[in-house]
Amino acid sequence: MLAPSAVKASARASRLKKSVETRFDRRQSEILDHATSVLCAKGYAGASMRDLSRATGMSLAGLYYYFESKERLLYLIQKHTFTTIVQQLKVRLASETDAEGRIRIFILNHLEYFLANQKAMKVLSHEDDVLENGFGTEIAALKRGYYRICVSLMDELKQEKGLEFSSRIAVMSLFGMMNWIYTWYKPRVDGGAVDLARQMGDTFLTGIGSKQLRKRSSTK
Amino acid sequence: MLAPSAVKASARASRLKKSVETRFDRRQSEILDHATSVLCAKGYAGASMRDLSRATGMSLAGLYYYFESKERLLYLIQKHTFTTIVQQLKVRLASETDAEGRIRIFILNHLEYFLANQKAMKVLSHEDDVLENGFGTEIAALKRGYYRICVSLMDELKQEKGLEFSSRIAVMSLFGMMNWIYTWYKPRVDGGAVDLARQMGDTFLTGIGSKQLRKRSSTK
DNA sequence: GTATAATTAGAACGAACGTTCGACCATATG
DNA sequence: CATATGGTCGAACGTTCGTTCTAATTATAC
Repeated sequence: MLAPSAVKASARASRLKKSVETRFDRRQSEILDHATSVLCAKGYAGASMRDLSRATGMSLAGLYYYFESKERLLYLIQKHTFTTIVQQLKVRLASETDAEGRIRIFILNHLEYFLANQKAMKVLSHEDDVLENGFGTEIAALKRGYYRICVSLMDELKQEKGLEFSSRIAVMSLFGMMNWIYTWYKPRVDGGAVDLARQMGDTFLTGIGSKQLRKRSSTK
Repeated sequence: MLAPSAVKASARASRLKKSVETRFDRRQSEILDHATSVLCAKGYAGASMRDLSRATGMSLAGLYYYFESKERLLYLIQKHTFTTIVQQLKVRLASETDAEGRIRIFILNHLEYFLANQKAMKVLSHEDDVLENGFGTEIAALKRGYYRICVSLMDELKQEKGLEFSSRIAVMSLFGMMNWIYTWYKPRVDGGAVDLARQMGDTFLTGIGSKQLRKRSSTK
């Protein structure tokens, strides 16, 4: 009878009948998709559960069958988005060893995912610090992991090319460049992810690359 | 008896007794300062008038003596912030003719103001599209004007150095770099505006500067 | 086909929202 | 001192908020 999502989740995990993707999961994903649009448009605090209810076509009470709270709904969106982008990045990074090439892969992966999932990425970027306690720290950890990957790529580059600059500020600048996109990007005007990634990659890497530690020392 | 801020404003404007800065203006500014902190911390939609009342030490009803609505309060913060930064920029730009120098001034001005008024600038950046109709279009116009200044600086640079790149994307990338600061900046760790401006200026200008239209053509 | 569980919806909860009203202080001018 | 005006407040308005209860409906298994 009463089966909120927490109870539900463990029940499904222990049973695992025929398909891993249960009806529950499918419906939940659909709802999350619609919810993402609304949260993107109105912001987390500005969007009401009634707004989400309306957008998904599900009753207000029905939503609480799938999500135990509004906060958990945002958490699920953010977690899924972060997990997916990191996972996709790791696959792509595995096939490249050159430091500059790896940073270009990072940029391309970020921008491609960003443009392909603009609404979710805006919700991720814009509602960065609204989750509290447990939810908040978990998402913050995912974010830190993602940032750390980028920092280590930057360190690789510095070592490989004998450069000297603050990895932290470089990474933050790069993320700023890329994440700010959600405030201005227009598909018709600004081209696709590949072009954008090349342009931002050129600008960033050439700029960063000029900070030689000492004159000419290509290999260690 | 009944004297909401709209009526008040015109009354003060027509009288202009001894000091231009009336008690009303002073108190209103104080409230706006406190309100900025709250809006920065909780977001526009997430902050209630009761939160602002608590932070300013003024009663809920008292707030409405100074601001006819919550929306207008945000509008006043954004308008003041934008106006001030643009005005300060114009003064500084007047004393420099070199294209690269002017862009460096733009960056420095933006970052200095940003770091000196972090909360207001976060409210400006983060609550970019929450104002509607009249309020919204006026702030949007101020923003467009500010952006256009930067675009024209970029065009100057392109012409002066014979470069070829998209001014729009360059400007947006630069703003992303700078505005993203509010998500990561820690005074103790990341230094002051001058250092940051030099670092970002170097990165950006060197990166952008590599996009020669053709080899060597310094002047028109 | 009936029992059992998964899914949905209507109606309501108390709390908090933005805003308003009318009555109070404070201050300064006559 | 009287009186007008600028400033402030407590209390309440009607609405909407996130959430929950209970009952009805639908899918699944025997």
